[in-house]
Amino acid sequence: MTSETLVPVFAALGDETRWSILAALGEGDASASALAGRLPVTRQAIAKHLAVLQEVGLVEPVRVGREVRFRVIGAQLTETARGLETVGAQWDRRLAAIREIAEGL
Amino acid sequence: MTSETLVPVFAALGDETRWSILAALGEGDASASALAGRLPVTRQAIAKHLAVLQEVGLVEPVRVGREVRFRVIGAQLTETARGLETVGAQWDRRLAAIREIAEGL
DNA sequence: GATCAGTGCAACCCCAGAGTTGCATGTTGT
DNA sequence: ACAACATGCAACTCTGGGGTTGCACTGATC
Repeated sequence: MTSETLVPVFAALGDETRWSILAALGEGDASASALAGRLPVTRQAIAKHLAVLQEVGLVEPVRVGREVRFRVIGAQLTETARGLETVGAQWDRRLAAIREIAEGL
Repeated sequence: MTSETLVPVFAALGDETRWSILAALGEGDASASALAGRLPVTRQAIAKHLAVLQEVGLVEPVRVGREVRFRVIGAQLTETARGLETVGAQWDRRLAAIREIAEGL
């Protein structure tokens, strides 16, 4: 997972409301209307957030009769974590090398 | 690292300019003015971003004479990755349990 | 001590996006 | 067919934040 793919995911994860939506979905799949009953925001606001989350692959729509339930894709979270860890490790190595050179001066 | 601590870090990481700043700092510590020479934004804009990054512990100021160089804290990245992975794993387990029950119906 | 580079602060512009209301469009059940 | 519920779409408000310009301040350097 490249760094460009990562940024929108972080942008999506950088919102409290979306975290509460993800947390609510963590208790089981739910529709936008169902979530609107539990959270202090409108159904339409939730629908927008779900669209954002779906866009970055953190959530997946599942049609159940006339309603659209959403399901958390946990794998995307762990994959994002892997990508972040990789970037961090690279920077750590590079910076360690730089400082080693700097000490040698 | 709790989920509330995590959200501001993601918000900080959810901006392209901040990533380019972090990438530039990955080549070695630098001041806001120095970064302004490499990036297509003003020094003041960079200063704001550095303040945000410092706020969430991704970067650390180091006074060198009359200038203030900033240094990437790679550990914060890996720690954030750990936290994210933990949350993902918890959701995976919980959702797996829920679906197991659902299949039993 | 005069100059110059680096930083800090404040006011301002502008737009993305979080949230709302309102209405139209399905889709299910009776 | 009709009522009820769920979703989708559009327009609107408004705040936050990314970016800018301008100026004041501080610390080196000659």
